Parts: sequence; structure tokens; C-alpha cells
Amino acid sequence: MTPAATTPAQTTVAVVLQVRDGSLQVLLWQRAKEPQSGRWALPGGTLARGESLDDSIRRHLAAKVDVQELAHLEQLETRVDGAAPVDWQVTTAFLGLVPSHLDPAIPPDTSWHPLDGLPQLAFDSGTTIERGRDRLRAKLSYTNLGFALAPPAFSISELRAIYVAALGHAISPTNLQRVLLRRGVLEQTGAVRPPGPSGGRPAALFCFRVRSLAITDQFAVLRPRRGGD
Amino acid sequence: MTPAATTPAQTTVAVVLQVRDGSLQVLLWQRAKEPQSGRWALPGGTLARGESLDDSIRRHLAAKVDVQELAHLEQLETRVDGAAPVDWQVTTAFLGLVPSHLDPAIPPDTSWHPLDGLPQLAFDSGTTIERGRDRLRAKLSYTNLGFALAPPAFSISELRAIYVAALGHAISPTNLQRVLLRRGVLEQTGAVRPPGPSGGRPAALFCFRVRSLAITDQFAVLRPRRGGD
DNA sequence: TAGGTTTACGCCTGAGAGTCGAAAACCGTG
DNA sequence: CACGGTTTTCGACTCTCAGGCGTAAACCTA
Repeated sequence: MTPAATTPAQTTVAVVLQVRDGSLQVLLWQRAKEPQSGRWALPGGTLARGESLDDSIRRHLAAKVDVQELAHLEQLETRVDGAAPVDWQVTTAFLGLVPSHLDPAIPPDTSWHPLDGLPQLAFDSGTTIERGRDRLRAKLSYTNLGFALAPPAFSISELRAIYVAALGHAISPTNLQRVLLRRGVLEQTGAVRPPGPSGGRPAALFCFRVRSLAITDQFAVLRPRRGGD
Repeated sequence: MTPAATTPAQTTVAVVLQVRDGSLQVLLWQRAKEPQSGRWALPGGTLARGESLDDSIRRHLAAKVDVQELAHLEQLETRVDGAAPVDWQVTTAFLGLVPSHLDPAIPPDTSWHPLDGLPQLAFDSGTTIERGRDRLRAKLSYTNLGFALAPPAFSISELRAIYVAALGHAISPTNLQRVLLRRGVLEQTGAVRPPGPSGGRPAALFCFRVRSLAITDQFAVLRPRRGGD
């Protein structure tokens, strides 16, 4: 191999999302040093030898948030970030999801920000965050990814509130239950939650049948024909 | 910055797929030097300073195939490949698609291989190829990605043959036309192709309305409600 | 003109999303 | 204990669209 600076630095960052207070929020930390001092950035850091990209982002996230509470982690995309020898680096972005009932401890330079109304961002974190949000919205529709946003047990109303916050638009509560049950994504726990102070019928509690990513829908045209093959 | 070998080498590889002779095939080249001499590998190479990952894979592909004929190129995933200082590298894999009517010139060490019945592969190219195939199959169902496999104009039968080869299972010819037309993916050119030597009704020719990636299907539960929002 | 081949287009069916409304189960108050 | 208010739950209906089948259209050869 030839001298230094013939290879870029390799870094990982993560878009960690959680539904908090009815809105989808992202975990950011405020830079204290130049460059981009004072602006908000995605958590992450450089790759160490011998670790996978997965290991790397988990290690860096551990400094900002309890990694145990990440219910899902997947790769988004990789991008080249600088051109000069000093700032030439390749960044691999991840998407991380935290269930809405958790409130992990975070250091003072770190906080959650709603996706509408982000502060001044460092670098081009904005496009990365958008990509993470889009990936989440897409996968909520054709996978069981909701398990990564929802608590272990929940009523349909609570699940609907989470979906509404993540998707950004209203959805019919009766359809959500029927569709997710029909696909075998949800199952009834048998328990019920007593109603709130304003009364109402007790809500039946549900949980996700499997809590790891699974595709629940196959498109029609490409589905194998009934009889043959 | 600190001494060399604190950063991995950055490389790009591509899974270039084309429907040839009724089967889905991948472009591979045979290694002449160690390591893994004699085995077949995915085209690619190292990242140069100042270029994006996209630029990089296009530059390396240009040595194996006419890049102009790539109808689609997208990122698959990034992986860490070695741990020792000498072979520590980060590899970003791409998926490239070539329309079935083209037969680009390729160098003597390079050739097409059907996905069923691959030769001895170098490294773990096999899993990367599988990932490319899976991505293609998934996107054929909910996007207009067929444009990247099909010629500029085609009959429904020809398009069906391409879909069958790419998807790996039979599909109904009458449904394919109706579904793709209903979604606005295809449009009729008005031209017809004269029948072959064995006779038959002339086939109407179709083309893709847009020849860049667009999502054609949104899943139901997450679709915004008609009235509100 | 007759038979064979391929494409095109029409109906019918069924599954599942979308909507609406009523019933069930709880609260408070008088 | 009856009554209105609130929230959840369930059933019935409609509508869209995939899937399948049969037939007509358009061409060839003989």
C-alpha cells in the first residue's frame, strides 16, 4: 500500500427515531467544537479496525443513548463527504428505532427534536434524516416494523396514535386493527386496559406476533400463480 | 491525522443484471492474480479522491462494460471486509441493470452468468448477488423498475418474458398488461409488431411512461384518508 | 377457404380496503 | 339506580382491483 491519505476516513452516523409526545422525533447532539460549532449533528463516529459497521454505530450510540433500547437498526446509505485530504471521509448512515414507552437517559449535549421544526443542522444531516423518515414510512406499510415503535402491549388507539405520528397523516382506526390482524402481524394478549378518568370502554391489549423485521405483504402481479409453479 | 492504516481502503462493486436468453444473468470477471486467482468476482475497484461512490463505480464499470447502457444504478449496502491492516477494506455494493435488447461489448476476462448455476465465486460475492436479485424482485412489484430491463418498445408477451425471467415464476399475461396500464406505468405507442413466421395476430407495442424510478403503489393502511388531511 | 397460432378484450369472481353506524363497557351525576 | 357522555369494538355495506376464463380479432400457411 501507498502512503497515508490515499484512503478516506470511514465513519458511521445514525438517525435514531422515536415517537414522543405524539410526534416523530430524532436524537441529535450539539457540537461544541469547530467545525460547525453550535449546530446539531447526528450521533456517530469513526470505524475502528476489526469491527463491523453495525458494531461501530452501536459503539458510538452507546455514548449517547442506551443501546439496549434500540428495537431496530438498519443501514440507510453510504456517502462520500469531503474531497480535501483532511476532511475526506465516507459516511454510512443507519436508521435506529426506539419504542415509544421508553425514555432512555441521554447526556446533556444530546436531546430529541421533532422532525418538523429541526434546529440548525451540521453538514447535510437534513437529507439523511429525511431518508430515514422515508424509509420508516415505507416499511411501516409492507412490513411489521411497527413493533420497533410500539410498547410490548398496547390498545389499538395507542397503536394508531403511533402510526399517525410516524406516517404524518390520519388513518382509520377500524382498518388498522383489521388489516394488521388479518396479516397476522398483531395478536390479542387477552388483557384489557382500564379506561381513563373520562370513562369509556376498556381497551383490549394487543402485541406484535414477532418482534423482528418480516415482510407482510407481497405485491399481486408478481405473486406466483395459484395453480402452477 | 495519524499514520497510515488507521483508515480502511474504500472500494465499490456492482451487481450488474440483465435478462439474456430468457434468464437473469450477472456480469462477472475472472481473477487472474492472487488472491482467489481463477475465481469469478464482481466488477469494481477502489475509491479515488474527489469522486462520489456513484462516480467511482461508474468509472470501474467503464472498464468492463459500456456504462451508457446502464439503465439504472442504485446502492445496495456497505460492508467491512477484512480485519488485518493489509486487507482491511470497506466495500459498497451497487445494483446495475441493463435493458435486455442491448449486448454491450465486454473484455475477454468478463462474461455473463445465469443466476442459477454460478461458477466458483471469489470472496462472498454470492450473498451480494443474492441481495441484488432480491432488491430487483422487490422493486419490480411496487415500482416501475421494469423500464431498466425492457427495451424502449415491446409487446406484452415480450415484457412478460422479461418479468418471468427476473422474478423466477410464471405470471398471467392478461393481468400484467391490465395492472401496469391501470397504474399508469405503461402506455401504448400505437405501433404494432408484425407477427412471426408462425403467424398470429400482430402485437401492439408499449413503452414505459417514465424511464426513471418511481413508486407506483402505496400500501393501503398508510394511505391518507380520502376526505381529510 | 379452412385450420393453426398469437394477441387482445370482454365478463365474472373474490379478496381486501374504506366507510358508516350501532352496540358494548365504563365513567360521572342526580 | 337511571341517564347522558365517552371510548372502544364489532358488523354490514360499498368500492377498487387482482385473478381467471372464454371468446373475438388478426395474421400465417396450405
